[in-house]
Amino acid sequence: MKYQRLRGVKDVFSPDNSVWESIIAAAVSVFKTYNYSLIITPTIEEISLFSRGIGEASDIVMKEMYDFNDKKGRHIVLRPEGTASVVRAYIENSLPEKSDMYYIGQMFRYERPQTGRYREFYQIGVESFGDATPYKDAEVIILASAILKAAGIKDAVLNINCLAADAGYYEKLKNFLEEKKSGLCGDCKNKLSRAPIRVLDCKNEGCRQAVAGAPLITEHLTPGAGASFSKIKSLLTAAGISFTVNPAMVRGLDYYTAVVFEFTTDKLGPQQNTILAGGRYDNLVEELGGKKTPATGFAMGIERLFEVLKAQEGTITEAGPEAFIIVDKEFIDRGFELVNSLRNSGIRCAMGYQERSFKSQFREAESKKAGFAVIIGETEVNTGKYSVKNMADGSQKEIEAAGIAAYIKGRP
RNA sequence: GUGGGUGUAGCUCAGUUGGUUAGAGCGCCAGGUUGUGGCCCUGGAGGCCGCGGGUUCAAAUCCCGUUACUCACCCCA
Repeated sequence: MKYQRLRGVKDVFSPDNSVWESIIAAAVSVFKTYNYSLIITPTIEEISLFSRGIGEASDIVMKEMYDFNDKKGRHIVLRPEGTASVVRAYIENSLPEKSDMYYIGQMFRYERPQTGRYREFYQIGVESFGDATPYKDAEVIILASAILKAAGIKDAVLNINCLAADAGYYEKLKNFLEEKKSGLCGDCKNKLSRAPIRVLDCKNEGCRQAVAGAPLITEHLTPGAGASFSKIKSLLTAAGISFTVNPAMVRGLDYYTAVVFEFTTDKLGPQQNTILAGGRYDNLVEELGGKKTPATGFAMGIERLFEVLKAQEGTITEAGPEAFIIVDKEFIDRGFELVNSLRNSGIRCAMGYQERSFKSQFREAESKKAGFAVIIGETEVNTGKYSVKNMADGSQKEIEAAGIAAYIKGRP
């Protein structure tokens, strides 16, 4: 008990690892069919990339970054999210103006850990550059939905909103809220200047009443954004994707400029229910030093998908090897030879190399959930045929070494 | 960052008003006439009772601190 994990981080191993593998495999397979390509960026970046990109005033930048000075005194941060890094890489490497990319990797935020919330967590994300059409927004949302489906997530709910309000909207909203200020909770009074839309989303009963009748952003979109938002909605509907427009939804990252969306679930408790979120950010590339480029994307949290899948499916069991080799202590070399040849034939198999009793080896085969046990003892060596035992029904058959792989494959 | 709950064996947990060598179930290992798993039986290994301090003749038990986990707030994936 000497060393312990650091706060808010985790180890992932059997049987949970198989769920992680399947989530990643599902996502990668969907990315291939949508023709998005992998981009790998560093885990560390200059701190200003995020303070500029995400917004100086955001919680992530103000209090949640893992930052440190390196040996040369550079101010470094462990990335709290993926988008700014990908944008940096897009600009720095002069990638094709139109680029569709995905990434998988860990992010770091110094927060109080909670269900579905870690200090180091994994995101799968996509960023699409160079396409300002509503078709691309719809494509990205459909892609997100396809991954959730492929990963086996049921009952995810899609909320969308558009943040491209006309010039007067925020002023109008602030004025409205100022008048109701006395009825708002403390938190909302603070939010008023920084993120007035958030006040619309407060769960506090007093705030809800005070906020009734407030001007809605969806009724104050710029003409272009309004048309685009309508088109996105009709494209989603045509694609068979159901959604709810939620005019109170805001994201915590300041770079979103138009459509934003969130997939949520009721499987993670009341608060950490967002499993995937994203939106359009048409100014970020320029803000980070590139030329003005439209872009849209999203990120999903692997831990949260994992929790949802676990809640849906209950106990997780990892598949065992197809074969487990059991040997008399005289014949460990023969067992080693067999396990290698079965592996060369594509059979998933294992054996223990210690000198142990048959009973003990059978127990191991049992606990590893092996499909078959292949026994190599004196009798087998004398006859030239090994015993292959079906662990499920107990039946046993003698087969020459060369035929074992085919026999096992023939009976899955 | 704020507030609540909890830390005893690998896991899930007991542990009486403070009182001798701290327990159970599961798991693990080994046996049950030396070639066969699951069920059953027997035995075994494995705990500075989260850490530090205090009260006491005596602390897993009471008090303080600290740390980790956990739930909620905030925020987010």
